[in-house]
Order: sequence, then structure tokens, then C-alpha cells
Amino acid sequence: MSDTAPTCGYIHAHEDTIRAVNERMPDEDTLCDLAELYKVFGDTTRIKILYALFESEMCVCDIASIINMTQSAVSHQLRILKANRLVRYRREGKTVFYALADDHVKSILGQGLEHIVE
Amino acid sequence: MSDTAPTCGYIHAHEDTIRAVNERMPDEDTLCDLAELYKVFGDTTRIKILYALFESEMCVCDIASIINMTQSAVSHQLRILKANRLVRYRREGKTVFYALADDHVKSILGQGLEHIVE
DNA sequence: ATAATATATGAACAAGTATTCATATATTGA
DNA sequence: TCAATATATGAATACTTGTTCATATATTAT
Repeated sequence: MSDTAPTCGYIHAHEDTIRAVNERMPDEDTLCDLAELYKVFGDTTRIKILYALFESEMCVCDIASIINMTQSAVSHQLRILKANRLVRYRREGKTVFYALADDHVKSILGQGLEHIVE
Repeated sequence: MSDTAPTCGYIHAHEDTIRAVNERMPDEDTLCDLAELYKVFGDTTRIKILYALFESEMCVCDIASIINMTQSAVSHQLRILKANRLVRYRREGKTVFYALADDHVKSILGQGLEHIVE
């Protein structure tokens, strides 16, 4: 974060463009939430977990086995996914089953894929 | 990355579920590219830059002024956006104008917003 | 109650990253 | 060619984050 905005000789953008940008720009809190959400998707382990859950709900141990990571690592990441409401869970005895929270996850990942294959 | 997969007493997922997951799971390279793409969106400064460019193409200095960051910081981030083909640029004399590379950016950010306002 | 097991979590460490500062490059005009 | 200006970039620093290891919690069965 800086507090000094640089000024080049003159502003190229018209005043109404600048006003339009300021109108469209979400407020700081929303921007932070947005960035936070994308950060969650910005990790291979978490993406793998989500892809695994595409197929069906799964317990922590199965997820760990499928994506070849330790139970601890998976559990830590599930906490983050949970906190961002990308997965939900239900307990059944000693086992905790995780599932995708909603279809947003699929469509977000799908759109990302679209961009990189282009 | 770990090399030891944990094993709980028994696997809950059926074999065909596991096979289905492995079929659906993109290969390691694609997963990395995906994560990489989302990492780019996972920063407030870069999101601000993209939102600014929603309105119109803009020179580095105008962007810096609008989002209140130094020219250097903006330039560094533009390099990352450029490398991930989220923005394109054209030079006009001393000035370099940046613009959104395509409409993917808008739809990706839109979908993110949808999730967090829900 | 005790043992066994599935999951969660705190602390530590390593790796990655965003900003700043100083400076380099590129372009224009005099 | 030289000065001015817009942008780019390398190095340093502070901060964030993912994994590991050890351990805690929760649940079940004996």
C-alpha cells in the first residue's frame, strides 16, 4: 500500500472515464473478499481436492489417498475451503465426509480451464 | 508435496469412484496452470487494475493514479497480468496503453463476485 | 474406562510474493 | 546530442502461506 500516487505530465483518461471507473470499482472490502476467494483456488492441492469432490462426497482419508497428500495437509486445506464456503461436511461416526458446497465451484473452475486452453 | 499417502482402515470410496476421479482430474501441468491463473486474480492490486480496464484502455500512469499505487508497483503487476495474457498493450510514443485481453476476465471476475455476495 | 482410529490443529520452517527504492530503457522534442 | 518523460526492472525487505511434525479432540467398540 502506498500513499503517494504518481502523476505523469497529464492525465490521458477523460474525467468521465475516471468517474465511471470509480463507480464500477467495488469497495475495498469486496475487493479483498474477491482476492481472498481467488487465492483459495490458487493452490494445486486445493484444486485437486475440489476436483475429487466433483465425483462424490468423500472422507478426509480418501481425499488424501486419491491426491497423494498427508491427512494433515488435506485437513488444513479443507479448513480453508470450508471457511470460504466452497465445501460442506457431515460427520458419520469417526468419519467426516466432505462435499462441494454448491455448483459455483464447478463453474468457476470450468471458466478458468477455458482461459488456459484457449 | 508428500510421497506417503495415508491409509485409514478401509477406503470408503468405491473403486469406480476413484477411477472416475482419476479420469476427470486434469493432469499435473494443467492443474498448475489453473492454480497459477487464480493466483493472478488473488491480489487486490491486480483486481483493481483489471476493474479499471473494464472501462477503457489506459496508460500505466493513469492506472496508478486511479488505484492510488506507485507507477513501479503497477508496472510490476502489469507484467504478471501480461504474462498470463489477461491484458494486452500497445505503445504510442512514450506512453503504453493497456487493455483487457479478452472477455474471459470479465466473466471470471463476475463469477467470483456472484459467489461472495451469495 | 481404555484402546483404537479419523480428523483437527498449533508451531516451526521453507518457499513464494508484493512493494519500495534506485536505476535502466525507450521515446520525443529541442 | 541532450534533457525530459513514461515505463520497466533488479535487488532488498517484509509479509504471507503450504507442508510437516507432534499432538489434541472426537467417536466407537471392547
